[in-house]
Amino acid sequence: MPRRTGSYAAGRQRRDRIVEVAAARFAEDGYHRTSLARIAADADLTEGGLLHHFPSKKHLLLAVAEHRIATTAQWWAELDEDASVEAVFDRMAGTAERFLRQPGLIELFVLASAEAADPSSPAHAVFAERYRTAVDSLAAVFTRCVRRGELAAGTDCDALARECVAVSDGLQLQWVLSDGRVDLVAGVREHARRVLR
Amino acid sequence: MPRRTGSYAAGRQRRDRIVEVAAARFAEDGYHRTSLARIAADADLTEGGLLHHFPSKKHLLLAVAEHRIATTAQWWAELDEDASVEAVFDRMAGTAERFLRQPGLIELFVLASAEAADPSSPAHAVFAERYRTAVDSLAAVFTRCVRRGELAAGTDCDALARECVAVSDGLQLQWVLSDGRVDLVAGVREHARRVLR
DNA sequence: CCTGAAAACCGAGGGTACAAGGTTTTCGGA
DNA sequence: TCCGAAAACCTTGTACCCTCGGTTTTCAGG
Repeated sequence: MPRRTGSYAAGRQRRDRIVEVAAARFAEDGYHRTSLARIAADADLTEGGLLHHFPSKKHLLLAVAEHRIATTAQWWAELDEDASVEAVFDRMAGTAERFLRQPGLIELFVLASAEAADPSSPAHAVFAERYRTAVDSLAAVFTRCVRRGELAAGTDCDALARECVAVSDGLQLQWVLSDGRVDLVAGVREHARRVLR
Repeated sequence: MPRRTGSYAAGRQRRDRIVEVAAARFAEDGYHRTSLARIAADADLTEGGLLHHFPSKKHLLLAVAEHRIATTAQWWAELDEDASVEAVFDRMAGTAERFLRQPGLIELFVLASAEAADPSSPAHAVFAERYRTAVDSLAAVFTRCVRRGELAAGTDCDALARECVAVSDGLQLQWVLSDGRVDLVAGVREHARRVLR
């Protein structure tokens, strides 16, 4: 009988270690100024060995970004199915606050998103899927809010959901470009206030 | 007498040519899949010669991006000082439409913005300045609209301006990630409608 | 029309991301 | 326990970005 495919314990452990040190280095020195050799050294293996687990530097960036995506998704999953609009927008502002607690990751995420723009990038499919589900589930929440009369009847919930995501992403970009001077949380809150009028 | 500094006619001509062929190649094959050697060949000079005019590939990306920024800025400058809110938001939708006429440049611009996130990037200062002036001038337009009663009194015009820019950038990101499926213009229009209520 | 300083350009070399192939280690099944 | 297939890992080689000289060309001032 041929052995079924699957990774080994040592491999999984190593991969976690690599993502950990890569995230730290990326956030500290920046993506482009961090060499694979350095990350490999930090994780106690060769450049070639590193590339066995992550076929390219972009794959590694994607892995780090996915970590943040997963954490954020989990934080949103805690939200009640029938939460009020206020609660939803509160969570949006809360998400922004959480981002600000790891400032280095914001720049990293902006870069990862942009790299994902290239259709041939390994990140493209992942990000496309992530955005689709995020917008869809947020739209579903808004739809329930409309039914309960918390949002005006006739609201285009899909468009609103996309707009909220766009505001979050766009403000994060402005945040990094302004060296952190733009108030991310206030911007999100202001947008929520506008929607709720 | 020492000669005053300044570029030569041949140099300016060559630089324009380089930006031209680089923009075409970047939009066609993508930034990362385009080599400096290829661009140099297209512009009839060596890789080393190319790097004399643009010290790094990022500088070249920045130059291409600046070309779009300048074109957009000029298009906005045509707008009347005391244009109505409707006219302003029309111009926003129009800007999105213009972007869609050069789809390859959208992906390129998303990437350039992300690269500018790195404070040590040559693009950082340029983009920071550009965003600052764009937001400021848009906020000034909104302020006049408030005075004329076209926008509700007490509107935070700075925040609104930043939000509009964020929506535009965020939707462009979603556009590339969705392979052009997200309707950029409709999204901008929907946001405008929401603001005007 | 010279002159010379700066701009324009070239060529060699280094560092990094990555591809290809070979070697060692893991670990389920006999 | 031992076998062997797959995972884990390393070594070598390549393409590309970019640095650093040196060389050629431009073009204002005398």
